[in-house]
Amino acid sequence: MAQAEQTSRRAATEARILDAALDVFSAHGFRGATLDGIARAAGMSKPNLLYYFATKDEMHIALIDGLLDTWVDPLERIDPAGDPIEELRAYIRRKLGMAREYPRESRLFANEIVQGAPRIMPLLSGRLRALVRMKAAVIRQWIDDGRLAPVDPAHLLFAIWATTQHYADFDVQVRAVLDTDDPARFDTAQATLEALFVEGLRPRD
Amino acid sequence: MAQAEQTSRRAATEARILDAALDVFSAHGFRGATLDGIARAAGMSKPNLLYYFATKDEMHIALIDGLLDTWVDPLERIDPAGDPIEELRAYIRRKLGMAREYPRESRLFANEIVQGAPRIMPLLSGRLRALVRMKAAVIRQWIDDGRLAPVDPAHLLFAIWATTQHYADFDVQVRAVLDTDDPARFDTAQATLEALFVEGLRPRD
DNA sequence: GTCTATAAAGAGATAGAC
DNA sequence: GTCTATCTCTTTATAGAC
Repeated sequence: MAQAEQTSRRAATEARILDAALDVFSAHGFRGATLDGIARAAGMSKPNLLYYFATKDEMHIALIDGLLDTWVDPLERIDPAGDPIEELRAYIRRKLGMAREYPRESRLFANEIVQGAPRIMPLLSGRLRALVRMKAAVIRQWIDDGRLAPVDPAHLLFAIWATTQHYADFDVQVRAVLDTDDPARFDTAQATLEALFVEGLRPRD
Repeated sequence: MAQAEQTSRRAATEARILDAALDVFSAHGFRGATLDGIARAAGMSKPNLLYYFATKDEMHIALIDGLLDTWVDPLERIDPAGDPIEELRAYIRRKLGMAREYPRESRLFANEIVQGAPRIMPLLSGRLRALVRMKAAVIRQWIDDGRLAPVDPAHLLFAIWATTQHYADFDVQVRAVLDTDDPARFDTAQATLEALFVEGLRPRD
């Protein structure tokens, strides 16, 4: 009993810290984040924080590692056996859903990448690159079969990433520009993006 | 003579500092940037830097202010009297050209906005918002005239911003994912985006 | 496991010589 | 205008009591 309870207690505290760390890292970037800020958000002292994660780097790594699977999941779920247009429409929906439900996670990655991805470059040129190659082959096959307009598969994926993540990463700009702090902005975004991509990808002739 | 020469000498030094500051701010964000780093990049001592710009904030403000006009210019040039599809195609080209020619400037703004735009919020909810409203009205008129597929004008602009700026802001990811460090990636991007948007925006029925 | 106190390094800004 | 030296505050991390 003692062993399991201690383990789960530790896991709970670690989860509380990582949630606080996500708040702070996503809002200020790695360097802009401070242990003071994370400690405050987690409701504990700074040395206690460092009892669980020895360094600021270690905390950031734990956070990224814990999010990887969730982050690439929408792309992995594109089904080669499905209808091309519907598969891509569903992918856009999933990605926009991620931007809506997990904006902090999106901004965490955005901060990293904009600043040259010093801590996640291995992920980008490893797992992500391999996954893109795989899905690009699927899309290329769809095009060859005449079921999709001819576009560059990788750049199509970039366009979907950019347009959907925009609503998380640049949320403050979206809200500043729109008339009101439009609570329906994600629904309008979804309708707009689906229309653009679906019509843009429909096979010609 | 003395007066003018001193003025131009000062202007040249200021320009050299701002170029170094753009390097460092765009690569690390405001908080991640250090005066040491900027001084090194500018080839001068830290106190000398502060002789020209009294504070780090002042340097950042001078940089942003100097870039504003350039930054909104592509949107301003959308012509209500032009052909809708061609105007938007040209806008995409101009924006992608900016991402290609001025990636540091794009990342400077991206860093700001991802982190909540603490220093440029007035710009977003002022000048940018007003400009978007104006151009959104133009696009809405085009749609009402049946010259463009019905999409939300503001979100269409977001989609163009997102897809084009992606090639500057997430350049490290684009290069990591593509097969080679593809020097033609901007050309492929342009072809892909033009195809997507032009087909996606062609009036239906 | 959690805290207070503190060491050690980093970074913005100033003093003052040249 | 430019520099070296330095002040001061912030921030990462450690020491050691409870």
